[in-house]
Amino acid sequence: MSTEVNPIMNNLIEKMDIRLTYQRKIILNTLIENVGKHLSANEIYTLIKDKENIIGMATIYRTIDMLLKKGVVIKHDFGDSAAKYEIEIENTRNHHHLICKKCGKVIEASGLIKDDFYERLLEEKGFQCTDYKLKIFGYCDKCRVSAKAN
Amino acid sequence: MSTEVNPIMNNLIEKMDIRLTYQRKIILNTLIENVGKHLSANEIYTLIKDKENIIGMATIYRTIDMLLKKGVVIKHDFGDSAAKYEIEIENTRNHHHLICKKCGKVIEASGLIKDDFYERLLEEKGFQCTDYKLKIFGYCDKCRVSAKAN
DNA sequence: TTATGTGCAAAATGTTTGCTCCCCA
DNA sequence: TGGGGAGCAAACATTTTGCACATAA
Repeated sequence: MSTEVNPIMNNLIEKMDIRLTYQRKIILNTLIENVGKHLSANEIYTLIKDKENIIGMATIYRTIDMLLKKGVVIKHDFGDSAAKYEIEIENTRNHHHLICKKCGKVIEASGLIKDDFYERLLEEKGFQCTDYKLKIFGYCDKCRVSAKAN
Repeated sequence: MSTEVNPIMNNLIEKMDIRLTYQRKIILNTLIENVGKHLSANEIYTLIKDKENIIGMATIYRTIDMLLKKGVVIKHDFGDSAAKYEIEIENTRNHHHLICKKCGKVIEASGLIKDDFYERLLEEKGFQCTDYKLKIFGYCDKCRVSAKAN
């Protein structure tokens, strides 16, 4: 049942030190069940509604906002209007995204950034990096053959 | 005067093969005068209005859309609601952005990606990269001292 | 001349906010 | 039981669209 407090969630909640409401449990569970996926606020809303639980859209935005500030959720902006959210457990962190300009598919990748880049940023720019996002645009395997930007 | 067709613009227009209207000239000129800056549609609108030329917001969006498809303009999504646009002359291409989570400042950087990454993507993933964006979040020099994510 | 571009206003979309009532701690 | 949280609807901001008119080629 969707409000069961599993170990992963327990862990998160402890870390965050927040008031645990029915709605937050459902939202967290939905995000956990979809680790690695990129969900829009509306997709989260629909997933929850499909389990016969209805919660307000505003609650979703407010909860996600809080989760973002707690660093539990990551926000993505791919080209398509609505922002996408993804829970960050262990190291879904700092992965990269290959975005196909033809079919829109998003593929994961990693290890493309120079290893010393945290240090270099701090030394050269005085910038303390906490997090980064690398989005790579181009054509996926399937689309490559027929592809030509319009 | 803002609709003068300078060499840079001439070059762009030839490349694009489009119908050259008064509005497109102004928009292109505004973008050229602001190379390296990140302008929202509304900022472009205001800049043009300030020169005593009024053109429709819809025209700005439609023109930018076209310029995006022609590869003349880049679109950025930093955290703040409105998308930002920037003309791409020579190599404003593939630079990186350091985004301060405290004051919102955007600093440019480059050279943080492994040199062979185009080749690796193609070999390992069958993905043909045409373009990429690296956004790095953290704290700038000034904000670093007092910074602590809230 | 005529296909294409423009302006305007209206609509669509995504997100935020005010306020009242509710419920976790 | 008190203060933070939820729901609802309205507000907001940004972007898109339909249609009549204007204009570059």
